[in-house]
Amino acid sequence: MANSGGTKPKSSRKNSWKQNPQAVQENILRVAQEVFAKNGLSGARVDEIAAMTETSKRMVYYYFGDKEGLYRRTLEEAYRKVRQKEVDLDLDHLDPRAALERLIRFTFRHHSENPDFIRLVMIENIHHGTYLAQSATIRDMNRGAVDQLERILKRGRDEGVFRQDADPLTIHWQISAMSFFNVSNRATFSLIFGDRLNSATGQRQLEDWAVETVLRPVVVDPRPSDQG
Amino acid sequence: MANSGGTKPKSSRKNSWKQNPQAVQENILRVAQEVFAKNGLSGARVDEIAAMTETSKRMVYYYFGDKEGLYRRTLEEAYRKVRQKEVDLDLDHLDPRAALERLIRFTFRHHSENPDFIRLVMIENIHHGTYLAQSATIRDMNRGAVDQLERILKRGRDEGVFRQDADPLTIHWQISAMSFFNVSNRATFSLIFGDRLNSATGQRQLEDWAVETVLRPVVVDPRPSDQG
DNA sequence: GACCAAATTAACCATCTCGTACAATTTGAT
DNA sequence: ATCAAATTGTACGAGATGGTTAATTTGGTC
Repeated sequence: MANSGGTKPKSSRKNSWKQNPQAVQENILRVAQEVFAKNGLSGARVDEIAAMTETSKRMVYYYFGDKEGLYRRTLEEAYRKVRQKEVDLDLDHLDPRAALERLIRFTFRHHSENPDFIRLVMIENIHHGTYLAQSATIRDMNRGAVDQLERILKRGRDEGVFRQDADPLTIHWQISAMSFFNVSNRATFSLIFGDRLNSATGQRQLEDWAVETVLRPVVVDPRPSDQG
Repeated sequence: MANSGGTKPKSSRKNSWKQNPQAVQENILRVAQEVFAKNGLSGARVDEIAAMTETSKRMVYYYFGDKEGLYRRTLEEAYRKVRQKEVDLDLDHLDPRAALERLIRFTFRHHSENPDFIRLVMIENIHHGTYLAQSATIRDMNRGAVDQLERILKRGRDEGVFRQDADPLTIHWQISAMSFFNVSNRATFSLIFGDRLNSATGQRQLEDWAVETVLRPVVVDPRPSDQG
C-alpha cells in the first residue's frame, strides 16, 4: 500500500497533499546530490534544487536548516551508500589473492559507475574537508574499509603468498588513488590526451593495470594473472 | 633599472606611479591563483581578489574582461609554469631506468609542493574541463609530457631493460594518479585515516611506493631498488 | 468534530556580487 | 605639445541568491 520504494511523494497537485516527511526528505536529498555533484557547494543554487524537487524551497530549509546543512546531509548519505556496498562484498571467504583482486576491481568499477560520489568527495576536498570533519559517523564508517583490507593481507601473510611488509593503509591509498583519479580527472585528462583510456577497452585495460600494479609488489610470486 | 623580477608594481602611493602593464597583470594573476585555488571559481569573489591586489578592481576588468576570463588566464599560467619545469628536467641524457625513476619522484614532489596547482585542476574538473577546452595552448603544452615519457620507454625497450608492451599513456596515467591523489584528497583521507601518510616519513614512503609500483611492471628484471 | 502540532504552501525580503558608468589624472612615446 | 594607453577612485544598479514571514492543510487524538 504505502510507497515502499522511493517514488514520488506527491502527485504535484497544489491542494490536497499527503503528509510524507521521509519521502520528502529523500526526494530533496536525491536532487541535492545531483545538483551539488554537478555544480559544487558554492556553485549549486538552492532555488534550482528546490525547483527540481517535488516540494518547495521552504521544505528544504524546514528539514535541513540551511544550504550547508543540506550539503552535509547529502555528503553523509553518499558515503553511507558506498560503505554499505563495500560491506556487502564479503571478501573474507575468498582466498587472499582472489579477495584482493576482487576488492581492487570492485573499487575501480564502483568509482567509475558513481561519478557523482567522486565529485562530492572532490568538492569536499576543495572545501578542505570542513563538512566531513563535522560528521563523526562518516569517519567511523570508512575506517572499516582498511580493516577489511588488513584482514585480507594478514591472511595472505599467514599463508605465505603476500609479502611481510605490505602496509594496509598504503595499499588502500594506492587502490583509491587510481580508482579515484580515473574518474575525478576524466575531463582534463581526456581533453589533453584524448579519450582512448576512457573508452570501454581503455577502462578495462586500466582496471587490469590497477590490479597488476597493486598485486605485483604485494604477492611473493610475481605472477599476477596470465603474464608470460 | 626596471624591475626585472616580479616585484610590486607600485609603491602604493596614490599619485606618482609608473606604467607597468605586465607587472600589474602578473600581480593580479598571482592573487587570482591564490583566491581561485582556495575558493573555486564560483566561490571566489572578484572584490576579494581586487582588494588583495596592489591595483583596483577596475584594472581586473580592464585586462581580463570578466571573472571567467581571469580564471581562464589563471589556469593557463598555472599549467605553463608546471610544464616549463618538466621540460627543464632534461631526462634524455639519463639511462632509462634512472630517467623513469627521476620523472616519478619529480612529479610526486612537484605536485606535493604545489597544492594550489592541484586545486586549480580539481576545480577545472569540477567544471567539466570547460575552460581548459577553450585553451588550445594548454592542451598542446601537456601532450609533450607523454612524448617525453615515450622516449624514455622506447630507449628502455631498445636496451632490453623495459617490457615491450609498456604503454606510455597508461604509465603517465598511473604516475599522475598517485601524485595527484596524494594532494587532492589529503583533507578527506587524513580525516578518515589519520595523517600518518601525510607526515614527512609517510610522504617519503609513498614516494618510494609510487616508484616501486610503477617500475615493477615495467622493468624486465623486477628489482627496483634494494629489495631482498 | 474540535483541537493542535507537524507538514506544507506561496509570497516576500535583505544582501551579496558581478560588472559598469562616471570622472578624472598620469605616463610615455612621437 | 599632443594623444593614446594606463591607472585611480568611487559609486551604483540589476539581478541573483540565501533565507524568512505568514498563512494553510493534514492527520492523529480526545
